[in-house]
Amino acid sequence: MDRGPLPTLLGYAIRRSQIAIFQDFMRSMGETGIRPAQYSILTVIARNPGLKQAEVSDSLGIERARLVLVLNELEARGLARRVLSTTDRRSHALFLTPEGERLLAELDRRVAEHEARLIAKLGQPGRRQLLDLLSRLQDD
Amino acid sequence: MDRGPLPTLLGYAIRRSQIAIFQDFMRSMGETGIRPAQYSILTVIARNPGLKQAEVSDSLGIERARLVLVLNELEARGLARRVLSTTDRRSHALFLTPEGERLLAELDRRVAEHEARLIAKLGQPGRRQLLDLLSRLQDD
DNA sequence: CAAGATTGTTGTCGTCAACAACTATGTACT
DNA sequence: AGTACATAGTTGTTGACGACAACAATCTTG
Repeated sequence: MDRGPLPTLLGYAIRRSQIAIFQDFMRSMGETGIRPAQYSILTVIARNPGLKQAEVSDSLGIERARLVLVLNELEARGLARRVLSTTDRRSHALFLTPEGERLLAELDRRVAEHEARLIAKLGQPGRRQLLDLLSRLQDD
Repeated sequence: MDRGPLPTLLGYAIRRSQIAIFQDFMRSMGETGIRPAQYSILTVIARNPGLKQAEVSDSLGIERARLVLVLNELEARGLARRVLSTTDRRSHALFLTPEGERLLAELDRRVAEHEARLIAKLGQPGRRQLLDLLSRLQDD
């Protein structure tokens, strides 16, 4: 089967790798049902408590409008909460609940296993190289 | 802003790179409005005329059900056509129309420019290395 | 011929990016 | 003070996509 130039196109290779990684990620998260975007949001809130939604959006490259929905879910699951900011009444300060903190610790363990599986396919040097190359492709 | 482990997670880095590449791809395709999946389908049909839909699905990792819709579009735009197979009356043999061939030639030029922009960020050796590393992550 | 597999199709569900529009609030300027 | 503009969050829409289930028509195999 002749795929022509496809296998040497970076976009094509990245898309296929991304799908494979996503599937392994979801398997790793198992019954938690946490998706990549949710995990990244929990992480950044945990490390920067009190963040505004717009700051999370910027930081992770997630649309403000999209973030609203994900935060609704996280709040409904009792993992994060929005607190009205006293200094700027337009904005919400974001925090994890104790349960959010506990779950995130568990997620970190699962993500570490997931990452270890990927590193096993690349080797440590390969992994570092891959991260470096990918960073050059991003918008910055 | 502390992103914790996110910047060193391969899935996270790949996702962000993929978004950046996708946007450049779409800009490159301009008024043709051809998306990556459509381009890959046109390519594989052009190189393997008479292919069945299931073969295209397998080859590109696109769901059979998804391919039906994309092919409907490509047929509606007069770029590809389904011909009833005489040997297996369940299946369709796929071909590009002359206009599909013509457009694909144009698309190939645009994709080459797109790819050149990416290579400029990586260098030729970096590009080869990246393709090699990515291939190790795929399901095979 | 009967049982099972394959092909294309339809439909549903959930995730996601991109945009537009809107309210409430804050900021800057005159 | 008042006007204009910017920002934060929200709602809603659109379109692309992956995953899955079900189905009819058709092949294949025993």
